[in-house]
Formats: sequence, C-alpha cells, structure tokens
Amino acid sequence: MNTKNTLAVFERGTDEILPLDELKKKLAKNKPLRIKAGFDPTAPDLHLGHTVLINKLKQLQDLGHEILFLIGDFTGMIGDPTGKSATRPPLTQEQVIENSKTYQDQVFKILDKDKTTVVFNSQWMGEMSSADMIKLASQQTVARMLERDDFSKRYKSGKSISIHEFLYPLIQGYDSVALESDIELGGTDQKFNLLMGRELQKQAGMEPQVILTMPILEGLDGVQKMSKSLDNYIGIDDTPDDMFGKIMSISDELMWRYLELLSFESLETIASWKLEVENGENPRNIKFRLANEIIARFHSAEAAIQAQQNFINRFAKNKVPDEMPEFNFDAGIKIANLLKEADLVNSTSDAFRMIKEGAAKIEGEKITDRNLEPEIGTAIYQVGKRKFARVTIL
RNA sequence: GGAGAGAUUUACGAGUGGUUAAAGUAUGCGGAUUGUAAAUCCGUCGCCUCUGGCUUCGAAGGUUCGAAUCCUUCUCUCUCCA
Repeated sequence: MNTKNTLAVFERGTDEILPLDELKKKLAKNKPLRIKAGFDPTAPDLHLGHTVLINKLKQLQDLGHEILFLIGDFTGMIGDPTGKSATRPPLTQEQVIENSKTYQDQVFKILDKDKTTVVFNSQWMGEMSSADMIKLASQQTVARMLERDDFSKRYKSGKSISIHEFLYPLIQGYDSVALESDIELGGTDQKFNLLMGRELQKQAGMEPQVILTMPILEGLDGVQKMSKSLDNYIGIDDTPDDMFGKIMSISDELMWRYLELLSFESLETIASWKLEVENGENPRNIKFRLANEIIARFHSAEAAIQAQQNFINRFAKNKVPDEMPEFNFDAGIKIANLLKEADLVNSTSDAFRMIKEGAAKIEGEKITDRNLEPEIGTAIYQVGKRKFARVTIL
C-alpha cells in the first residue's frame, strides 16, 4: 500500500494527529512502526467506548504495524485522574491482575493475538528506584502539570490534588520511553498524557512519538463519556438482548454519533439514512440497523435477529421475555421481601413504593395489597417495564 | 509551624438547640404519553412490614429533657503566612 492510502487509514475517524508531518516522515521510512496504546485495568469488561480505539488499532495492525498493548497495572494502582473531578480510588494488586486478564480475553476478539505484543508497565516501573522516580519527577514542573485542564479546574475550585496524581502523566510518558514507541493512541482526554510521552522521549534523546487521538464516545446518557464507573455503557460481553435494549434507549441525537464512531457503514450510507429520517422514516428503525450491526459483530447475525424479535415482542407487543431470572421461596413470604429477594427492587421500602405506584405486577395484574402473601405456585413477577422474575412459591 | 474556612442524604446545596428523615434543584426510579428517543404532566427518592419502629448530617466522646446545630479530641480538604 502506498503512503497516501496508508495515511488515509490513519486519519479515518481520528480527532487529531500531532504532528502530522512527523507521522508522514515515520511512514516514509517504510517499516513497521511501534504503536502504543495503554489501558487502565480499572474494572473488567470492555465496552463500546473502548472499541473506537481498538478498531483503529486493528486497522493499523492490518497495515503491518506492531501493536504494543500496554496494560497499566502499575499506573492502575495510582488511578488515572484524567477527566475526574475527584481523586480516584486506587486499585489493589489483586484487582489489577484479575482485571487485566479479562481485558486480554476481550481485546483479542478484535485484535489479532499473534500480532499483538502485550506489555505491563510494572515490568519497568516496578524496577524503578526512588532515586529514578525523583529524577523522572524533576523533568516536569508543577506549572506544566497545572496546564492540564482537569488539574487546573480542581485546583481553582479548591478540590484536592494528591502529589501521586501528578505522577500519572509522568509514568505514562515514561512508558513511551521504555517502549520506544513511534506512535501512541489514546482518547482525546489523553492528549496531555500522550504529549508528555513526546517530551520525555525528547529529553531521553529519542525521536518523539506521534500522538493520535480518537474521539471519546458518549455513554447512554449522551452527555458523560461512556464508562463503567458511570454505568452508562454497552459492554462487548453484554447479552444480545441487553445490547439491543441499550442501543434502543439512546437518544436520536446520540444515535448519529454512535453510527459515526461504531458502525463500519460508510459515511455516505449513514448520510443517506439521515435523509431517510428527514423524509419521515422512524428513527427507531435506524437504531434497529445499528443494533443489528453491533450485535452481529460481537455475537452473531442470528443473535441479532433474535434480539430484535425479543425486543419487539417485549415492548412493542408488551409481551414478557422468554428468559428471566428464576427464584424459589418458601410459602409465607411477604410480597415486599419477595420482590427484594428476587432483585426486582432495592429494598422493602422501595417495594412498598413500587406497589403504591402501581408498578409491581403478578402475571400482569397490579399488586394492590402491600401485605400480600403470594400463593403457592409459579408466577411471573414484574416491577416497571423492564424487570421480571419467574418466582415459585414452595 | 502559625492564622482562617470547611466536611450534610446519589450530586450540588439549605439548615446554627425542639413540628428535621433533614428545604430547594438536578439526577435517578415509577406512572401517563411514546419509538424502552426527546419533550410534557403526575408520583416517588435512608432502612425495617411500615398507620409504627430504627439508624443517619467526616469520626469518637461530652453538655442537654432534646443536637446536623453547643463543647472536646481526632481525621481529611482548602486559603493565606513561614
């Protein structure tokens, strides 16, 4: 592939490439580049937000470049302050190890395992002495650190910033020195950290890496970034039904954003869909297409069709789902406790509330008696539109 | 080390001895409507079978008939000075 086409692959969907000239020079060398991307093993389960970046890695991998998949097990113990308005709780060693395993299992659903180099930054950071750390810390100034938006915001608004949080960008930057990376990918929120890698590489006498940022995918709420801690994500391990439901719940506005960043459909195709909607097509049907594509990618085409069928049955036709959690209880249990034990409500107080609001149903019949002791037998219990459980009273 | 300010329920934020389980707003949840979208309206938002009881206002003690509110110690945060 010639340089021009290669460059097009690099640029597709990116937010920024800095500096572009240096990337062109690196590509002109006509040999595999070392491409670094770091992941913070804060919690297991990748979500669609991560796949924006991973898809890009996959594309570059297919061009023959070397992917350095960095698991930030050392930095994970700091807790990345990026984008946070408060100090993030650090992870324990055990959590980090556990989570990084899950990460690898999931990421190789997209990346080619044989062509990917997995590295842990504890490999070199764990070896670093206190003296080395001080030397590293001496390479940047507090003023420079406070340039970072989230730090300066917190500083100005009187929120605490711990010293160790300043170390995070430094260590991430040092990772680039240790790995001698040519390019580093990250979300736009990583820009500061990525640039830090350039500076430290320069100071180490190396050719600095080019940074490539990908847009941050908004979560289901359409405002905050998709993240596990905010619970507004679609996990790639989610069941087809969950995926379908979550995609359907996003706003019309957000739907276009998702199509842009997650779909493999061409931009022309997406533009034609927009035209359809303007001409009266129900936006819901566009979401159907998006949901189908995503589910087919992480599960199968059949699963996608099934999920859509389930969705239509459940909501459009108001039927109950085929599958739901099952519970057994002894006779004499009170309805409030039953709903709580079956995970349909958070507390018995919540159960009373739901009953009062007419949201709790048995076999489609509203529960009116809050002191009800359900009869022996099996029945479908429901709270709200989405929560179901098949309960057997013994 | 010194001086000062502050820590309230998911979040922001009222509340300076007694109708305070704690205003208000946001978020969330539920209902109506609908395309499980948006918008709107209504209800609800500590726990416990609950016309009542229990535990909360950084932590632990204390004063009081009674404390989120007063006192003491401690923890943490911020500002200024060194």
